[in-house]
Amino acid sequence: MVTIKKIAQLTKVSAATVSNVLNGKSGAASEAKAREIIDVARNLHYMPNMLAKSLKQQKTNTIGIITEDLTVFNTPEIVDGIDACCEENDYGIILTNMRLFKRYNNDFTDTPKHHELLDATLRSMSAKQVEGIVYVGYHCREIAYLPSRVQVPFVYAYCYPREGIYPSVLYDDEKAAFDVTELLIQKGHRKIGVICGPAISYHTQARLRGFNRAMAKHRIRTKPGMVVYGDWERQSGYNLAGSLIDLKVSAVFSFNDLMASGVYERAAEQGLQIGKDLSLFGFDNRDISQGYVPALSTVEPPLHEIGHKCAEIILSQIKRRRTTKKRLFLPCVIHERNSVFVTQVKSPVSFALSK
Amino acid sequence: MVTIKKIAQLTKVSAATVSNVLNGKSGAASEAKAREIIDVARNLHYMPNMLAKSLKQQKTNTIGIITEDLTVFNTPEIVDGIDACCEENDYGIILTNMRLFKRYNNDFTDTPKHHELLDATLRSMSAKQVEGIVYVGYHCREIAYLPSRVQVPFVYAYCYPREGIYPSVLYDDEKAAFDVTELLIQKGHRKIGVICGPAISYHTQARLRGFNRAMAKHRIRTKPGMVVYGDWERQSGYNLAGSLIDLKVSAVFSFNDLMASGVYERAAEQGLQIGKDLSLFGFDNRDISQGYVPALSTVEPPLHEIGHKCAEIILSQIKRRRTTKKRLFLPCVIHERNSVFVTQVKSPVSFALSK
DNA sequence: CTGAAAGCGCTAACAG
DNA sequence: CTGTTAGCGCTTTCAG
Repeated sequence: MVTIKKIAQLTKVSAATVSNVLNGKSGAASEAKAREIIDVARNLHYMPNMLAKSLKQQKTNTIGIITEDLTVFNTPEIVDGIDACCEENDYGIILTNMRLFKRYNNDFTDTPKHHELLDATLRSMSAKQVEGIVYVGYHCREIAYLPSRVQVPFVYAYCYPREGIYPSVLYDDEKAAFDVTELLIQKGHRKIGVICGPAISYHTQARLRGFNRAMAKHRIRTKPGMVVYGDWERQSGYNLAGSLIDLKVSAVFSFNDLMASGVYERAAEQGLQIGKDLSLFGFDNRDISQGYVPALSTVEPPLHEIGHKCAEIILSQIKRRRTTKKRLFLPCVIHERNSVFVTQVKSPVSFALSK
Repeated sequence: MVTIKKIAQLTKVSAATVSNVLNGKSGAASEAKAREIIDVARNLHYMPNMLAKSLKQQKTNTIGIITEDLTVFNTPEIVDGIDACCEENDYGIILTNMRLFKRYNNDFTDTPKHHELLDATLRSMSAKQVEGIVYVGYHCREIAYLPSRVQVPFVYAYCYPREGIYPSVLYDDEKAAFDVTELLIQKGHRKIGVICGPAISYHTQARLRGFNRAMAKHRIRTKPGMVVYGDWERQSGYNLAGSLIDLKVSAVFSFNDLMASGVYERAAEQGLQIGKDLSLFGFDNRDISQGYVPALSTVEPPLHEIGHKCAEIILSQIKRRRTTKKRLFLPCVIHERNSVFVTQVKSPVSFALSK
């Protein structure tokens, strides 16, 4: 390994001078000496040792990312956003993937084991002197346990702690659902079925609020049975679509794309064409969504932006510009595709009212 | 920040003794002193500074991961595999995502820009004293440029350099295609259409070899036009399916799931039911594949295993157990689902021969 | 303009 | 059993 010292020997100057020259301190050496030093360094492929530099400067230019599970579909894009922002600011990343899914078979909700794992990860990251930490959830929910004593900026992506502790960046489920619902209403739909996730889910609750708000705004009543609860899986979409179809809904808003895929199947079986006899909206913008026939309309969560924003928050806290503890809600993008059609407005009066 | 020194002061011993005790060196201090030191350390939440430790020991227990693009579907699972192996061996990870897709709009093939980017990344990782590097490609191909002077173990995941330079871990495209083809043959299919990716693609070539080998083994001839070339995108699957259907194939082997989704659409339009009138096989096991109706049969590449294996190779090279430069091919998993049906064997003789 | 000295936090060798 | 010393590679006064 070629060090600053060796270069100092070869150029017959002190290590300090080499350091100064290599760091571009003007006037650290005579023009000629500086040139010589730089040349020798280049020829020997000198490479500063960041460990030493960081140790001395008490600054690592590194932040930590803790992912609950990197293999869950939304996580990589969030990490990508964090990474992008870090790169822009000349920061590096240390990654730890807790692999919660694989480890606990998705059967974990704030278990002690999880807490322990998190604490160990946090300790290890502190030891590596990260200047901040982003915690990336695999689905949006309140995280009950708090990291014990982190002394660096900490921010949650795609999940959140109880109010006022640490900042978090989420997306606006409610507004997205409101907008989708209103879009369906504007297309003439009145009998809109909703396939939610589990009732306890944050996503379910927020989206349902948005749905109800839109329906209320347009003075449309939902009949009993038109809002049903699945488990996010395809099969439940298939099962629940049956009852909605029986109720003669003209549109279905499925709270994720996976369950929407079940609706396609059920509709086909019952002789209904999506995009012609039945409008369908999903959520997530999974890569499945464009492949269906007809293409599934859906909502794209701003994952990259969430990551980017988290990194921005961390970096600005590091620079002590200011510190926030707020929850931030980023807007989703709605993709209208061929699974949605315009239907006759049954009651022009109510439609007029809604305008 | 509480350091070893502070603890030494408080317990009235030397820093060395604290270090020894905290590192479990037996007999470093009297029972009582040791206990006291440990207690004080715990109470003050002492946390060793890994920078200092690594600097001293000339060992970071860290490897670097360079991803071409973390948001491409196969990459996270590979990273997950690397991470898993590292965790087992008490190693940490520094991640750099080159974001090739977003940066160059997928219009890059070993451009100088890419090379520069890689070199910068490599330098930065060396500076951080990583002990090894895994380079994760976003699709399998030969990487033309080589990292200039890496002095740590280096291994390619899901792509490879020219023979004999660095080791790489891939999956066995050829065998997978062979197995799929043979499976279709065993189901009675004789007229099998193939939708390849671009002809220059490594995947296309390897899978085609497997297909041809299986067909040859069973003495089945492919008619002209039954092997066609798409561009991996859905639309090309749709387009090409038309000509294959015209040729009255009873099965289609699409070299990825995305193009297979186009086949679903085309088949439906032409009144053919997948899994009943037309067998269909994809490749990749994308999450789309289970959602189609009927579910798409497909090939699952061993992504997690690729990552894990890469890390194993790196770590064993670090421990100097041995060094390899070979390409390693891991087996895929074939998922047979309802998109495949048994058809009448037109010529029992040739089938008997094939047994 | 240049360099000596000190020290970041930790460990390892060796002396008492 | 315990402490002293030296030093990992780098930066940063500060004195010449």
